[in-house]
Amino acid sequence: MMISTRGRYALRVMACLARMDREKYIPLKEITDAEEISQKYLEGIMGTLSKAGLVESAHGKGGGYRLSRAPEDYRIGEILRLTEGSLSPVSCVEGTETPCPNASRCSALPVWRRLDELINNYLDSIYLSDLIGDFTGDNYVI
Amino acid sequence: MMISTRGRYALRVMACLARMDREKYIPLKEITDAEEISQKYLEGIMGTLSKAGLVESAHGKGGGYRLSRAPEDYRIGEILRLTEGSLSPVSCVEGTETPCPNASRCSALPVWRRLDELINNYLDSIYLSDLIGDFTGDNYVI
DNA sequence: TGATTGCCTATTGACTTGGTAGGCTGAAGA
DNA sequence: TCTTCAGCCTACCAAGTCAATAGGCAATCA
Repeated sequence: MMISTRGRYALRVMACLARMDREKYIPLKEITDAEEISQKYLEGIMGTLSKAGLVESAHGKGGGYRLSRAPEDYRIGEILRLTEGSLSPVSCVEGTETPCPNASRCSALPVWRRLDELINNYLDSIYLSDLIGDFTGDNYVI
Repeated sequence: MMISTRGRYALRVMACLARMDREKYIPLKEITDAEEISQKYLEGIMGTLSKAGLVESAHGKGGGYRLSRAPEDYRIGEILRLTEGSLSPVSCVEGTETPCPNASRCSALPVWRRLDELINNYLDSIYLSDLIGDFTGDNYVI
């Protein structure tokens, strides 16, 4: 498995924010109540989204989170790569990793690279707005 | 990450066997010496491959493993699914799992399903024989 | 009978995952 | 100014997975 609850929770929150008033800051409690996600756990994920600028946050009373762009402007690949760390199917093609010493004579490497491309291109072809079309309100889960 | 060393080791062994005399049984020790893989660890993986009929084994002196089909007849998706258990990118689309109670109102499910298809179709389009074309002898690693 | 080789079960240490706990900081409003 | 709300930060925890190891049994051949 490649995409854990971390990435899926991120997607849920982003979709949830996309369906709400995008001017207002939405407190996390409101989201976790509706989505039945652990608030404390989600706080960590929101930190990642916030630091990367995918959401804007406001401290204190009346604070919370809101999207920083329109839902059409988020590729879900971007959200997932950020929160999962990587979407690479094998460690060999993870950008962060020190390159495998056998890379030059590995006949499987092209296979992994192509698979990596396939996955990322596909997830980059889907936008946050694509996930909120058919569902509204609490009739919605990821 | 979706494909661990377990699946990659399996691929290496299969490719190794494909490059050797396919009539003879090759003892595991010979393979692990050449490929620098832990013999004991590989034994467990071979058990999986053997039980599923992907390789034939012979006990005792002069025993070992050999492919049960031609290298052109193994899809690498088959080898990886078997040894990894599943190639599903998310648990939601794992066949074994009890279906998610929210499946009917999950707008992301079609995305996961399509991604799952993409991955499996791609890996099923590549054959074991494709991995042994350009490399011979010890000039070969996966 | 002894050497070889596959097979089976259990155990280990490192790491990841999902979640919890507690406290600090910053902002709005009474 | 004080309280309350809400984000943020660090640490911790239990369960599970991964890669590997250990030891011994069973089958086969010379």
